[in-house]
Order: sequence, then C-alpha cells, then structure tokens
Amino acid sequence: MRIGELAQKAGVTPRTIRYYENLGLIHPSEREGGGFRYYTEAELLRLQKIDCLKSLGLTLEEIASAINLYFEDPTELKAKQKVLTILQAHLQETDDKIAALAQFRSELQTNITKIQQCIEKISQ
Amino acid sequence: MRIGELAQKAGVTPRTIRYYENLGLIHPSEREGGGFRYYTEAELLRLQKIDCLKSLGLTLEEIASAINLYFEDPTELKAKQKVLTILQAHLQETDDKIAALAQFRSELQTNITKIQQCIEKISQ
DNA sequence: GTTTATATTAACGTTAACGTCAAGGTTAAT
DNA sequence: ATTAACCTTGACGTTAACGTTAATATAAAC
Repeated sequence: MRIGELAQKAGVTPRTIRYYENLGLIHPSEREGGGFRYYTEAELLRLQKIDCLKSLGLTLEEIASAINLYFEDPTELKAKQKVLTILQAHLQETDDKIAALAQFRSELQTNITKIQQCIEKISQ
Repeated sequence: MRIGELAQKAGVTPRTIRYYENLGLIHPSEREGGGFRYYTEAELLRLQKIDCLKSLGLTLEEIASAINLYFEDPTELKAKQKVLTILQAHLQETDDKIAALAQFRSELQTNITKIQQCIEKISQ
C-alpha cells in the first residue's frame, strides 16, 4: 500500500509518516519506479506501536530510541525495560515541575497580596 | 546616552532593547543624524519597571499592555490594578497546570506499575 | 585623518511535532 | 489520451525572548 492508505489506516496524515521517516522511526518497505513509498502490514504495526508509546507520553526522540527493541525480541522484555526507564525519568521530571509550580504559585500569592494591600493604601 | 550605555545600566543587552522597541515596550527619546538611538533616564526607569514586571512573571506582551499605566498616573493605581488582574489569571493558570501535572503523574505511576508487572511476568 | 569602539538593519537559530502550501511527477480509470 | 486522484520534495509557519553572526555606517579619540 502507499502512504495515503497507510496513513488512513493508522489515523495519521501522510505528512506525519514522512516526518517520522525523517526521524528514523519508520521506513517504507520498498521504494521503486516512480519514487512512491510502499508499505506493508508491518509498518502499520509499527505506527500503532508509535501511537501507543506517544500515549504513554514519550517524545518522538525517546520512541526512536526504544521502538526497534519491540521488533527484535518476541518477549519485548528489553523494550519494556527501556520504556520503564524512560517513564521513571518522566516521573521525576513531573515531580520537579510540580514542585517548581508550587513554588511559583506561592510567590504569586505573595505578590498578589502585596499589590492588593498597596491598592488599598492608595484607594484610602 | 546611546543604546550600549543604557543597556549596561539596565543590565540587559542592546539586542534586548531593540527587541523591546519592536514590541512597543520602549522608544528612544531621540533619533537624529546618523540614525543612533538616544535615551534619557526616563528610559532607564522604564527598563527597570519592565524588569520588575518580568520578575513578577508577566510576559512581554502583558507588560506591553500595562507599562504605560505606570507613567500616566503618579499613584500608579490603574497600573497596579491591571497587574493584579494579570497575576490572578496566572494564579488560575498555575493551578490548572498543577492539576494537569498531578493527573499526568497519576497516569504515569499507573503505567509504570503495569510495565513492572509485565516485566516480572516475562522474567519468571 | 585614521583607528577603535560602537552603532545600524537584516536575518538565521533556538523546541516539538507536525500543518499547509507550491510546483511538479505518477498511477489508475475512463 | 486525458483526467482525477494521489504522490514527490522543499520550504515556510507555528511560541517566546532574545543570541549570534554579518555587512556596513557613525562617532570619539588620538
């Protein structure tokens, strides 16, 4: 099948598939005559796996670093270990972001209070 | 004074001042002969006010919408009311972000647990 | 009058994941 | 053989706040 059909089956646009190819996430199984990209069911599976990993919050770069592991080993053990490591890093980053936002929120609250008092003084 | 001196006094780069000018945040008091920008102490005060508002977390666009109020009215009442409104909006956005991150964290934790169990099964 | 320091505008680069043309080539159907 | 539908690469646009050249002009100092 060609890129349009694959895109439709995978629920993405042809542009997305070309973009993924550029990042090394996926390749056409064949590229003959007129220069068209031809794909098989294997590439559809790959796109579905990419979508699955995206929904876990992985970036495309992280997906690129992990996706081949899914198709090298039938148990997918190494793939899952890799994804686990990435998710644990995300957890840490998320906690850091929450802490930073909590800090920011606290400073905001302080500044809001200050300005309110300042406005009250002026309004008197 | 010219842009370099103003920049140094304000602790920014000339590029920053030109960028601010582009956004309508500040203008040279004069632009004569050779095309150089000339500034007075008033512009230094303005840059300091910009820096102050930045440190409150305002974007340059928000600063642009508020800064003139500081120099129109000596009590700065309207300016402070405007900034207060902006900060209250930021507070809401911050709370929203924290809530979204907390949700994301929870999903992450769920996925991590799932994968760990999956890995254990395979490893048996 | 020449060097040196500083100024000018213009324009690309920085992040992520594509959307959206544009100009042209290929394939399938009629 | 023509048309419609699809494909190709290339390149700009999207956010924020500037940093960093580059090529050129002006001012200040000697």
